[in-house]
Amino acid sequence: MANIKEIARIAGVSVTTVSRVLNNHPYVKEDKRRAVLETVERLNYSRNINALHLLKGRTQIIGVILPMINHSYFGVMMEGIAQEALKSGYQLMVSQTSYQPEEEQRMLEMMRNKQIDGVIICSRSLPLEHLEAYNPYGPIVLCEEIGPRPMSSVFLNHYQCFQEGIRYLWNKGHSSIGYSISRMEGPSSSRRYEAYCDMHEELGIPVNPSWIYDHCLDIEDGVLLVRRMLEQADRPSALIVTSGQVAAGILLEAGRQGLRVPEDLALISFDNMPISEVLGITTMDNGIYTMGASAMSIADELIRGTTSSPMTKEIPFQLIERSTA
Amino acid sequence: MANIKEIARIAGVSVTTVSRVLNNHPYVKEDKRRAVLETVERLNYSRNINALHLLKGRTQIIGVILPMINHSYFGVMMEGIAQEALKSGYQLMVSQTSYQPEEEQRMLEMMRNKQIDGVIICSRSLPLEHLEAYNPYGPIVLCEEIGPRPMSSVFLNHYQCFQEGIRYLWNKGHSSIGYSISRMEGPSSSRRYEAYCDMHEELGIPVNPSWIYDHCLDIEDGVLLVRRMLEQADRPSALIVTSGQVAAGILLEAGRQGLRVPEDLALISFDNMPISEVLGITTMDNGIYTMGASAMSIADELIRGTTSSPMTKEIPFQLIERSTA
DNA sequence: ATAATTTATGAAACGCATTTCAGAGCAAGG
DNA sequence: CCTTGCTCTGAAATGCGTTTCATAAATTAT
Repeated sequence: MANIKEIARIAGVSVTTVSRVLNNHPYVKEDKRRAVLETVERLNYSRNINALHLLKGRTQIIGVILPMINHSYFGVMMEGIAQEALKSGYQLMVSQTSYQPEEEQRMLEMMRNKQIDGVIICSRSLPLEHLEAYNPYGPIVLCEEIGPRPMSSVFLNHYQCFQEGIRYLWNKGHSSIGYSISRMEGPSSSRRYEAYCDMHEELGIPVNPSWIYDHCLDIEDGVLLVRRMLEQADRPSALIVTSGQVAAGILLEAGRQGLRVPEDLALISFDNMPISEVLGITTMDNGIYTMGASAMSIADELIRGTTSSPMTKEIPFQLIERSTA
Repeated sequence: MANIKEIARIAGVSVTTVSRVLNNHPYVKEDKRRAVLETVERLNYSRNINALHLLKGRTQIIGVILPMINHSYFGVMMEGIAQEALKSGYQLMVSQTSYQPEEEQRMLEMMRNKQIDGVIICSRSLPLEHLEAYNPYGPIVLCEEIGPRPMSSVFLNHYQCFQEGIRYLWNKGHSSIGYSISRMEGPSSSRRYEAYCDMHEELGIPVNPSWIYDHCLDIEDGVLLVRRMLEQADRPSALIVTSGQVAAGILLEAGRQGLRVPEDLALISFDNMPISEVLGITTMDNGIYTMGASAMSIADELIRGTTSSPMTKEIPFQLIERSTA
């Protein structure tokens, strides 16, 4: 209710002095300082942060664009972002876009409007050129490999990651290898497909498109994958799957259907979630949490102006051998 | 870069006129309107929303307090909140508190600071009295039953819900019934315990505290629950579990350990997630999504001033019979 | 033709806190 | 004693868009 002017009036000082007290500036006589503090207390004053935002042109808010909040992949990433945001004193504004370009755009406009200081894009549907247009208004950090574009990005080398996964399965004696994708990782799924094809060529085994299972996001999708697979005459003997959740679903349904893992079906999952550990799922740890945290910390650096040019960070991956492959 | 003053200068009109054009007010001659629009376009003008926030004292932002983002329970709730926020034109500011009171407090302070128009508390650790102190600054909507306190809430009748679950299992012939809790639903877990005890008394069966499994949030916890349970000499024949995720974990591990469901272990899960459907898990649909959506819509109503007194909404639940109990 | 509206436009106030600038008072250094 | 340098304080400018109020011009009603 009360504003700084009223505090000044009642405490018998100028607004400048009040401001100084509130911001711990030096050069305020002890008695005035006390008078101000007391009035602030008495009137239960709280500063209107919007005035500050207007004045500074900054808000200490980062916008996060993601298609769906309730999904382990983005959940973990978000967790990383949130943790880092907390550390560096930012608030997060999330926009669940469902891949609607207008929603993504809206968040970018918020940056132009100075409502947020930067944007982290976990997954998008707007074209990169379009995003670039917003470069002047604040840092945009993408969670994907974007090549030589003037935006920052944190990414995983999906190609290599996949390559290594396939090689591992091959070395274990598998030559019919399938994989699941979630589709959401749009740009990266093509990189995976490349890796899949290239490796198959290198190893001299034919590619089988019906072993690529789309729309696999969660446990239930793993369950459904197994059911789909069992209807196929020709089945893969090993799978690389999108997430620990999907792997758990597969494991569950495989058990019900009498498929032994890894004997009848080998599995590598693509993130290192607690489930994977508990269930002993062989995993390619792709550090999504780190990815989120890095994205946030890059955004922070760019906003604070420590660095001005776009930054790029590759997140390392690591195969964790357990017992499903 | 450019502000409304500059637009006015260049277009040769007053700032008032520019504002009118921008807000589609009537009474602006067509030629001036065009001049303004053209200048806006040419200078790539975008209005500074912070000025508006300051002026209006409102931001169209709702703060969401939740302990962890990456958890199906809160994920679903958040999804409901987000969906409704989208509809009614709010942005969401999320704070992942990890149950740290300071973090919860920080968000409340943001409301006092006029940075957010209201707060939705999915789960909290601050005491209710403490929250009440923030009542004057905007609506606080809690996702739990709070009794006759002057705050809004959306809640589930955990007592009845649990009661019904136990009765169902009893009718199926079970007299050794256990349950899992996530602990996070702090206030509600005591209601459940009451229901558990009361029902046991009513049915004349003894309560067994070692059949209450704590810290069950996700698949892995379901897996671990089964392992814990198998170490017990005296085991429950039926379980009511916190979520579809946990149920899936139990199902998975039960299968591995040779426990048949529902013959050796009956299961009722406590939310109706896709997994539950795919896996045929008997479920008490507790409408968490609806809970989130309702919380948001109540917040909206209170902010818009449609209603001024606190609102309360009980979310209905419904038992969905499938094949695990 | 005169009164009553409606249309059109701009100046100024408002919301609020920070910061720059200028000036006054006082102590230390030469 | 005078200068230099702090310490302390407040007026005014700043950031920016909306809205109220006043005024003028153009219509419509009587």
